[in-house]
Amino acid sequence: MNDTTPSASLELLIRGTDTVYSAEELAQRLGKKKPLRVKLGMDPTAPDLTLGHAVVLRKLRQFQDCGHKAVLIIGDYTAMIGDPTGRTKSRPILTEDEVDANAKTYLAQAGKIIDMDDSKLEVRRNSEWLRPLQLKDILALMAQMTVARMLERDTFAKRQAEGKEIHMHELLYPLMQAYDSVMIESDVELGGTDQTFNNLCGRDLQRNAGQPPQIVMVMPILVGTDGVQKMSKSLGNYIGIADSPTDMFGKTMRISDELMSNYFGLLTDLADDEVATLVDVSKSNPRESKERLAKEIIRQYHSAEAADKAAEEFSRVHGGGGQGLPDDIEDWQVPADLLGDGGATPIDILISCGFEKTRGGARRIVWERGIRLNGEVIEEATQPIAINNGDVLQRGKRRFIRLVIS
RNA sequence: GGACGUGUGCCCGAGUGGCUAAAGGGGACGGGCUGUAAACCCGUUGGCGAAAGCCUUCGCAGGUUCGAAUCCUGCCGCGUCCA
Repeated sequence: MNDTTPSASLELLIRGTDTVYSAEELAQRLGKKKPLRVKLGMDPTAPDLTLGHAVVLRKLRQFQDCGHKAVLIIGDYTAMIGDPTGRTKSRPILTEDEVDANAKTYLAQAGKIIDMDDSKLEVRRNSEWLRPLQLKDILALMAQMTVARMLERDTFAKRQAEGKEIHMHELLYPLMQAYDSVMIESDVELGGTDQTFNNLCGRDLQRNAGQPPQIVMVMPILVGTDGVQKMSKSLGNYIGIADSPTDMFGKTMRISDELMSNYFGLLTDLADDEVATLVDVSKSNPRESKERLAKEIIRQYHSAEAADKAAEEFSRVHGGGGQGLPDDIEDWQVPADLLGDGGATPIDILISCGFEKTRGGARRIVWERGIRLNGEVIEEATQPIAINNGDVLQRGKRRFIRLVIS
């Protein structure tokens, strides 16, 4: 355990948060010099974590570094309901197998950020206590909340206003999550701002259960690479914690300039004044700042070397007109029966290698001059072309594949 | 349970009998410009086909009609109000 004073850690721990309910309570509880139990719940609804999750996980790590205990809740049971937060439709219900598989990769990926040592981390699955609940237990839970309070929640209110459906089981979600807090006796719960309501429910249930209510700390939501919506895998606007350095670099370079300070602040340890300089156009070159950002991110999930390498590769492939090739190009074994006397038609090749799903799409992309073979634009979709072992096929600006003929 | 609405392509949304593979917008994809940013410009965006053209699509199933996303019947989903 670090010997940081409570007030020093208070300042550190509050930094970057959106809101703390409440900072006074946090200060008070830190003052007891007893390691706090810091809860973070994650629903294993998709197999990969994104930098959006990283924002909260980084905060959790800070708590660990200050000597507190992280309690990671794998919401394997709640995932079967699906958090209605931010959803305009109900989520599909996941099977237990899917949840299990996702939980596994989640944990592995979270390990890149948080300290996985047993003394610093407790991992629990909420099926442990949610599964055995009887109807009478559930009713007792429900009795602690009113319909009005539940419906005033932004996501439900919004759906109501839009005439979208709300299923009854979704109303139970906040209660289940709150019940987790009771069961693990959390001192602090972390989450994104969109989890505020859910997390605050935990305080109510804990109070009713005679426990001191947890302090709720919510982090800002990380905007996705599209610059509009919350970063999420399902929206496709994400940078994954498990992404390769190349992907991380490319995706980071593609975010808009406006997003930079947000990303710097939530995803890196750079000091505020340094960030201020980096995002100030009069003091820094935006492209270079973004490169810095990309490197800082990659350094955390891979290594400094990988970050440098990715930067070098990026400028080689995309800089100055974009002539170079990426370091790692996936091999594609050309099926023998694809090759006729004069080679194969671009359409067949594009379908076979997976660049296009339909023949019409393949025809189209060639017409749009989006396909190159060894850097040369392919003009005709239906004329067979000669291909050789080692040729590089390119779709658009960033999809490459190496043809292997054996 | 009843009344009234509503269901269109990835999303939103026009469209009330032929000129509709279906306006428009968004998104996505490709190209141009650039810093793989933003903004902007051009193109593409159901399937098969070299093309002509053919096939499939407007909740589902039937029906009317030379012809239906558009009319009729039944069913299903959703919503609002009533109970």
